[in-house]
Amino acid sequence: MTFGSYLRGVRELRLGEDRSYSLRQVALRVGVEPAYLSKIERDVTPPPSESTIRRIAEDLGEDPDLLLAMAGKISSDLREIIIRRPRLFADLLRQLKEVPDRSVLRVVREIRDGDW
Amino acid sequence: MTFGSYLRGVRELRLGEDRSYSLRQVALRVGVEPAYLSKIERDVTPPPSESTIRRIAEDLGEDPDLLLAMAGKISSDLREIIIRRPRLFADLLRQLKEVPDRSVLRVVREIRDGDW
DNA sequence: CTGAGTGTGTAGTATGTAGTACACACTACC
DNA sequence: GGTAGTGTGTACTACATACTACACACTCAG
Repeated sequence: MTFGSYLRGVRELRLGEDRSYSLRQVALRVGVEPAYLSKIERDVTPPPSESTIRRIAEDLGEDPDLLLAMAGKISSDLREIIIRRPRLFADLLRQLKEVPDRSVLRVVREIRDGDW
Repeated sequence: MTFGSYLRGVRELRLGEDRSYSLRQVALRVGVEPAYLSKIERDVTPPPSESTIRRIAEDLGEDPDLLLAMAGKISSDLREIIIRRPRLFADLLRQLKEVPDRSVLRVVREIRDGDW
């Protein structure tokens, strides 16, 4: 599933229940040219910038991190977190690379609830 | 401390003990034009690409992740790790944003030693 | 049958990225 | 006092990113 086709799918789903999710109207709200959004949805053009992706995500009620990931991008706030302590988070992420979701989630919960 | 000035500092340190760490010779080994490396070290030009940064790091015996971070970049392997499970790692990183190093390190150790 | 709304094709632009190529001035050796 | 090696200024290039602008063809409601 590419970025564009996923976007198109979601938008058409919304369009099924709400006429205001036409390509043109979404483009208008998001603040890009309809032709551009059209090309994005058909994967004719590479995904747009982070800020445009965020505006699209908001309009369609989608998760920005997920959409950014599909676009091969990483949220700039995450980038900053890593860049501030690169050795620490580089090790952490490489360590967690193959660790199953449930185990990572346990870590997340422990940190949230625990006495760190 | 900027990327360029840090680089210059490290190289001049090496140069103190080893004549082969002149700008020109490093540039030659790394595979870029001396004029380009000069501009990089004086922060006249933005930091080079990830692969060039890696080659510089290797030549100077520096940590690539650190140098990449100074350049405002994230190692592509880390990017991939996040992009494969964006929701999971986005949550984790934001959760760990303010957590002190020692606590994060404890997590790293637990994962490495533990029964995940 | 028209006109409002739909998606799309083509062309063009501005800015950023990632460098090369060559010439210049300086220093230090022998 | 040439020449080997040093760092740097200027100019230029190729490609990617992130779009705009406009025209076109189609559909469907009144």
